[in-house]
Amino acid sequence: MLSDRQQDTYHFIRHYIARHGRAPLLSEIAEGLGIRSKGVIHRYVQALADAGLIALQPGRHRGITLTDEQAAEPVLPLLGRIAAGQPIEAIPGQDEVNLAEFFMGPDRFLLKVQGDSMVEAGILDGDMVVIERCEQADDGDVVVALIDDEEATLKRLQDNRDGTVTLYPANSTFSPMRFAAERVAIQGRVIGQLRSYL
Amino acid sequence: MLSDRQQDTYHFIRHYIARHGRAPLLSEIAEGLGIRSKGVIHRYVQALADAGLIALQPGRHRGITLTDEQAAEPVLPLLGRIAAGQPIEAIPGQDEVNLAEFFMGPDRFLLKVQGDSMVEAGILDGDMVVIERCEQADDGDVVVALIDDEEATLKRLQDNRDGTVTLYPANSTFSPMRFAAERVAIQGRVIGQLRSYL
DNA sequence: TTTAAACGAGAACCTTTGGAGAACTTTAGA
DNA sequence: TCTAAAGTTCTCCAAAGGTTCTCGTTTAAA
Repeated sequence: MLSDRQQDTYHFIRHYIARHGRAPLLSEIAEGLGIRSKGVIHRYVQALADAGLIALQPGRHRGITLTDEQAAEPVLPLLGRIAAGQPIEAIPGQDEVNLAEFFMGPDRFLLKVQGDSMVEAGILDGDMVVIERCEQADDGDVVVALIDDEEATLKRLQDNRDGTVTLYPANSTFSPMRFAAERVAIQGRVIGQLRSYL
Repeated sequence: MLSDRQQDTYHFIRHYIARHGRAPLLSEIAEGLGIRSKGVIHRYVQALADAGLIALQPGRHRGITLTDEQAAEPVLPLLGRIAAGQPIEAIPGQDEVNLAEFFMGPDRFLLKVQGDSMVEAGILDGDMVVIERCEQADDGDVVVALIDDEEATLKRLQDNRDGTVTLYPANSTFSPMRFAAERVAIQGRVIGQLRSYL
């Protein structure tokens, strides 16, 4: 059975790890609880370890680990397909999506999109796009292109096979732009996209 | 468990590789962390290799490679903002996105969208939307609504405050639909969205 | 009133962490 | 091939953090 301050300590540690991705220092716990003495904190932490709630790596800085730490797999259930006018229909053979498998991979990174040049392709201002680094891309791919080594832009690529490429925006108020191929350096292509509505 | 500076080193390496497509030099890491001694960096890099986070090709210049263990942590580097006509601009204070934090949460699930009724809101046929289960939603939220307990649909909600609600599609070829409030059961609201271009 | 448990302060001690820099070996590029 | 640049290994040091104490105060129950 934990005393009040032991519980406070435990909660503080859990919150800290959730927030920072690493364990707190004893002095940080002390500050968080409004205590001046790290020796006191050590006593509480030791009690938590004795109770089996945490594990300690003696001597180590930030050497606290949570024991009930279930490897939180980034998996969301996939309930099915939604189409206007029909009930939600299950998708046979697929009932969950692993976000890591969905998006992670070597040489990938995110960019936050600013502007409306790709709205008609469903890429809105503020969206994040997942880019996979590459120097080549196929016709029709959406790519990050560097023009004259100074301007970066997100456009749909078309190779005209005459030494020029055309970058198509997906917005009818903007015009496609045609460049000599050597002026355009492809930095990667869009392989995914995410948006938050919060 | 990594020490603070080991973590800094790891993040710097990941970020560098994402940005430059090749591993950094020890001296570049040193400069990035504000350290003068490359011997110190070597010690940190060795610790990361021992922890299995990176692999080293001894002696080689830029001989650091990331291990696939990164797939366990669904974190992608966020390089910055891309706006047509401007170089990629770093976003101060944010240099990576944790997909789990971004999307995971209690009572959330995915639906695969079929149809074009929300294209003008950037929700395309085939996209996945992250739904958070709830019975109430605010005006303007995109919700999963169940009509007469049989039809499911994804629409933007408006409460008319007269006992009826209107469900707005985001597609000018479709019409808004007005229902008695009791015919419409909200099942959840869209809080995120993902798309794969592969 | 006595007693024990919970709480807190702080000192002394030792280990870990973080950093500088020299000397060396290896790699890569002209 | 030759050399500058990069990686490796080492010693030394300082600062910060964890550990272990002693001591005092408060609170509640016996």
